[in-house]
Amino acid sequence: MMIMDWGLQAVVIGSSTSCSDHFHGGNNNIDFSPNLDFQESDHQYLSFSHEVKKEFFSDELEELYKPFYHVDGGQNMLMGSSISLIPKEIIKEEKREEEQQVVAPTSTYVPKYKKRKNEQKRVVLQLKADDLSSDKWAWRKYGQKPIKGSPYPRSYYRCSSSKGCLARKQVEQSCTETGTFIVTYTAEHNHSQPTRRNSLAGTIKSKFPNSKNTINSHKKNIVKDEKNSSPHGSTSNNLGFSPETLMIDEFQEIEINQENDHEEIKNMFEGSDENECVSIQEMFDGDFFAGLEDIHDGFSSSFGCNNSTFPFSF
DNA sequence: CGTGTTTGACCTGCGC
DNA sequence: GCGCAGGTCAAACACG
Repeated sequence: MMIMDWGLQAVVIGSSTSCSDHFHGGNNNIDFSPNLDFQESDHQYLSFSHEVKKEFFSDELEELYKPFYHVDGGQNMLMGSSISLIPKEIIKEEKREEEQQVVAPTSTYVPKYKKRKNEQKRVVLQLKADDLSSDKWAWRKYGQKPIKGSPYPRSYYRCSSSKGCLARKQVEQSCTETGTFIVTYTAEHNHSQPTRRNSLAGTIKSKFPNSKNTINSHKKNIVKDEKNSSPHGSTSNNLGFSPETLMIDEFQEIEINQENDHEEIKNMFEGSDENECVSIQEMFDGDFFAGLEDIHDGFSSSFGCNNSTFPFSF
């Protein structure tokens, strides 16, 4: 993605309807009801009538985002919702990565370690913690690393649905926007989307502060992070618990690295199996989130809360 | 037993 | 060449 020489970069994020409040300060005068249809993406584009366009969007950026735009009755949206800003430091980092982004060489050689991330096709999304939702892919966490310059660690996930699947996901909390997470998808799934998630054995419960193991392990993280993070840094909460491990997958930002990234996004939502395809509209009509109720119920029952608020603080 | 997280060690790419 | 930072591995352990 072309990075403009702005002080700020516009990021369009999509989420549930509550996100509209972030942008409009509660004045919901824009219809954010998701109505994205990739089938028509080539013919639809965003035409911001809003002031934001003037300030943060250039024609080039708009052009790049075209595949994800949808115009609904004169209202504009990208993946369905609000707009947030990323400060200069992050822009600089991303710019450096993007400048180095190259087309992966085709070779039959399979290295033990994957190519550096900036050599891979990536899709970066931004999500908010208070928008509880998820994609239907099953992810297994395989690593967590403190990131220099960020008080929050980055979690690494791989697809657990298929052993040979190279799909990866990185989740890190935004150091500039509390409650916002940066999710980076790398590689593609080589299988159809699972009809349901795998067993939750050893997952949700152990992550929460009530778990003895969690407390002990995160005490280690606190010490570790204090050593590795910048001086101004702090852990994600008072237990060093990183909420991104909850695997909240609300697609809120898209960074276009290659021309066919919209296809990848499409696949993420629809799965590679045509029989399991679901339109974005269908997802938000209700069926898509039906499978998430179990997760939500788990949270509610474990912490005695009936709303979607997580039992952690930011 | 299968699936998941945690976490220290290890590997690799990149900047100097 | 060296050191750093990011990404991955794999053993240990937890949970259903």
